[in-house]
Amino acid sequence: MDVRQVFGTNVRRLRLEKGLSQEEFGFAAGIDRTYVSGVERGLRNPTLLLAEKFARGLDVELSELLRRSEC
Amino acid sequence: MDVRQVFGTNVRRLRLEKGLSQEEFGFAAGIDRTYVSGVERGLRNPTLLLAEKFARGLDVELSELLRRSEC
DNA sequence: CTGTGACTCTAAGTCCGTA
DNA sequence: CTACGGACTTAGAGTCACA
Repeated sequence: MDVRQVFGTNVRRLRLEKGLSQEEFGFAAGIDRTYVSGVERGLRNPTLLLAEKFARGLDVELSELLRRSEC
Repeated sequence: MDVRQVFGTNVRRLRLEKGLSQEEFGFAAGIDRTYVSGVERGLRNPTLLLAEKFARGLDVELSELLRRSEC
C-alpha cells in the first residue's frame, strides 16, 4: 500500500474522530481545504513539513500518521 | 527540532551503522549522492514518496526515520 | 568522501470556482 | 460537506561541476 494512501487514510480517520470537517480542519491546521481533500484520497504527495502540519493539526506524532494498520 | 533535521540525522546515523558512504547508499537507494547530502543536513524537504525511498534503502520503516531521539 | 551553489523542470501547494 | 476542475506561484526533484 502506498505511503500516500496510508497517510491519507490515517488523516481522515483521525479528523473524523475529532468531529471536524475538511474545511474546519484545514482552517485550524492552516492547510487549504482542497489540499486536505486530495491528501485524504491519496492523490497528493506532501512534503515532510506539510505532513507535520497535518500531524500537529490532528494533535498526534507524524510517525503515527504513517503507521499502516493492515495490508 | 525540525522534522527535516530529525529525518536527516536518522538517515545519517542508520547509513553509517550500515557502513555505507553517501555515494554507496545513494546508488543502492536510487538517489543522487548530493541529494542524500542535503537531506542529511536538513536542507531538503523531501516528499513522502522520497522519504520512503530513503526508508527502503536503509531497510527500516519510514516512521522509524521520523522518530525524535531527543529534544 | 562530502559540501555547496547553481541550474532546469516538474510537482507541491494555494485559490478560484462548480456539481 | 466533499469531490473535482482549472489556473497560478512557489518550492522540491534531480543533476552537475567544483571546492
